[in-house]
Amino acid sequence: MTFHIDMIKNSEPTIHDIARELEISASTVSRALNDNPRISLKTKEKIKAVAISLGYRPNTLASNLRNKKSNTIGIVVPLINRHFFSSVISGAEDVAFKAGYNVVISQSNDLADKEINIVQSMFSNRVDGLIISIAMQTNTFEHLKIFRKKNIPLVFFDRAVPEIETDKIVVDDYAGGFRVAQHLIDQGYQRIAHLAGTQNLMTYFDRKNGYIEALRKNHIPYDESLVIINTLTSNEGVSAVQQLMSLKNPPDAIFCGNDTTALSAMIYLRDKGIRIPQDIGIVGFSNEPFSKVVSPSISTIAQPGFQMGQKAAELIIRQIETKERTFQTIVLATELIIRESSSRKSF
Amino acid sequence: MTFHIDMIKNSEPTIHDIARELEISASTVSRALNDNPRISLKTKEKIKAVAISLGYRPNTLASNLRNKKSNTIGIVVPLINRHFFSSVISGAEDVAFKAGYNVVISQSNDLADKEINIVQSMFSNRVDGLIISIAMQTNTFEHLKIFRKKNIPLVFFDRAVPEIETDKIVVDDYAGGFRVAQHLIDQGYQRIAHLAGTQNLMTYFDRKNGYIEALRKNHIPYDESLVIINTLTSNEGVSAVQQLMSLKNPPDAIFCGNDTTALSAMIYLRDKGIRIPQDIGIVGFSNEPFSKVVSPSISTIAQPGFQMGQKAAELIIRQIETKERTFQTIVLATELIIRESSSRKSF
DNA sequence: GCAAAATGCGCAATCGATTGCATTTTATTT
DNA sequence: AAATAAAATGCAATCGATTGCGCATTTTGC
Repeated sequence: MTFHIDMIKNSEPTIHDIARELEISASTVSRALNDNPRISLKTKEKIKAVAISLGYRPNTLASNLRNKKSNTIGIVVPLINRHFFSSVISGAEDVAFKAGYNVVISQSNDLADKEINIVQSMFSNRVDGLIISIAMQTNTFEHLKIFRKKNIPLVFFDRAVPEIETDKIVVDDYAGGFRVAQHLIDQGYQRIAHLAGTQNLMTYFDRKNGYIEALRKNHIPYDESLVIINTLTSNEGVSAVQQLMSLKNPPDAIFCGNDTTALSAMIYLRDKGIRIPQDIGIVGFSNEPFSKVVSPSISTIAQPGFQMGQKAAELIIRQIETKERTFQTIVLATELIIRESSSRKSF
Repeated sequence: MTFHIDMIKNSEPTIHDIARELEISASTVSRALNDNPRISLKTKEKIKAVAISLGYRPNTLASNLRNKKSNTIGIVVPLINRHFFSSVISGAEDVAFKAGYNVVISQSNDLADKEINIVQSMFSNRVDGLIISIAMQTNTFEHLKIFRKKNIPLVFFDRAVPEIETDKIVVDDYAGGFRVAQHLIDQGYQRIAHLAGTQNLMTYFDRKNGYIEALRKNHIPYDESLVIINTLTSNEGVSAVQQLMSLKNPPDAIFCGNDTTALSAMIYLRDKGIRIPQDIGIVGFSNEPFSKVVSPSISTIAQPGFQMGQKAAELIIRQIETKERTFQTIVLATELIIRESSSRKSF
């Protein structure tokens, strides 16, 4: 019984196999495949032909190990199936791919433990850089500081960590919050509640402060009982509204920290026979696709997710490909999109 | 001028550094860190302590190279920011992560070239398995057949390739299409149009055939001019409807191949003063989040995305961890969700 | 026509972790 | 205490690609 060579070793062909076939050295093969000028055109052509005929595909693991570079960018988001985040991913993936990088995506589910786990795993996989929007729950940052310590490129988007100095790309949440509140005031609403996210995240912190500032500017007293802080899930939107409506002096408008809670609040109120925007005005945040098409459509703040992702990828690639470390914080403008849920004056 | 050791080599600590510190061999360190029973408890503890003090993190590249295993599962979807696909990713990521696998996600943007590029890159990165829903445009499958040839685990979800034998997890699109059409007939619609996706994809092919079969069963003649095939983008939804409505005998209902086109069609018709569902009934497919909250809400077919992702991950892990190759095709049931856009009888 | 320069290629070490086999150390038995 | 068994650890090759250095061979210059 005889075996053909191909049957004995069923593993992938390597540069050594190509070298053996042509009776040359593996170094030459490696150089040829990388278009090194030290190899003659004739040899290169022969080598490439054999590579194709053997179905050779380079083992990037070996290459990465040797080069101490993985050509991979890690992206960590709280939740993949949030339109804003998946848009950011799309944008980043787009730029990274064109620049020759692979992208590894993971979601933290807004859990600190999972985030730490993911980030460490990406580190072990030697990603060339990490783009991250931190989880709501995260309140220690050692797993991220290590990237700075080891000088591994790191870029925050949307949810950044103030105490870590690196490139950041965020939206102007303060202005966003301000504009929402001002808009509601302009529409004649008087008691404006705010459903805020966890305050350890600058995004939610800033939105709230923008809101407070708008009240102040308009000489509306700030009432703490009108501000509820939670993690902004659909269910929490409902319970927050329940709490607000049971106040002796309930609000006539609610600035919700995101569109998800805006929607759940709206549905709850509608079921209670409360009219929107006539009885209560609602504004969300993030411009999720559904906010445009629900009835009534939800006023909200648009964040340029795709663009943010593109920019984040550009920044990380700059960090990767230059040694220079002059960090910048890019603040993207937001846009207030006025829709039905807060347009009382048209009634 | 003297340098401290730490300053000379600023690279990551390796098992050799740990070994040197303790004056033992790297083999022992490797075994200790992997809890090999051949190493005494005492030594293990010493080694682990040093590992921590040095901030050691294993280099998975090296490990993967040696083990010919990357502990990574690749996932390729047409578009990340489609709720259905991101749900599948979520589900798969969930299962994979718990089983100790990393997940690499990429999107093909429904382009064949990009898909080929991605898949080859994942192959070069030696993913342990590939979960994929193919791009609309893809019509050659060599880049996927190679996985089967080389016996690398491969699982299709939703959009599978009939000619490649491997695990597949799909929904019953035929039944889905049938049910939609039957429902529209039950609601008294007579001329039911169908906006179909590219027919090289079984999903869209089956949906159309289910629709045709329902017509046949109900003795409704099949009119080809009522079936429009395109790539189901928002814009194409509009132009398809324009085309349909300009027929001498326009339809009174449209079964749209996805929710995106259902929505754009609906908005177009509404702007033309056509009432839904009274004048025209609309049904979509996929149960995107917005379909529930738009007005009128869109009847659609729910596909269990998260569950599909979980199942896909289970299948790929089974392939990875067992040599056995008995493939199965899992067909998940779909659910017809009847909402306002097709509920003519309630008016 | 011959030294000098340029060209083409190979040797062997390297990246960091793993593992079969060998060797040393410790424990047990007689 | 010697002999044997058992336990603990080390040696060296391996995974596949890359690259500094060096050796031939060819080309160029005068």
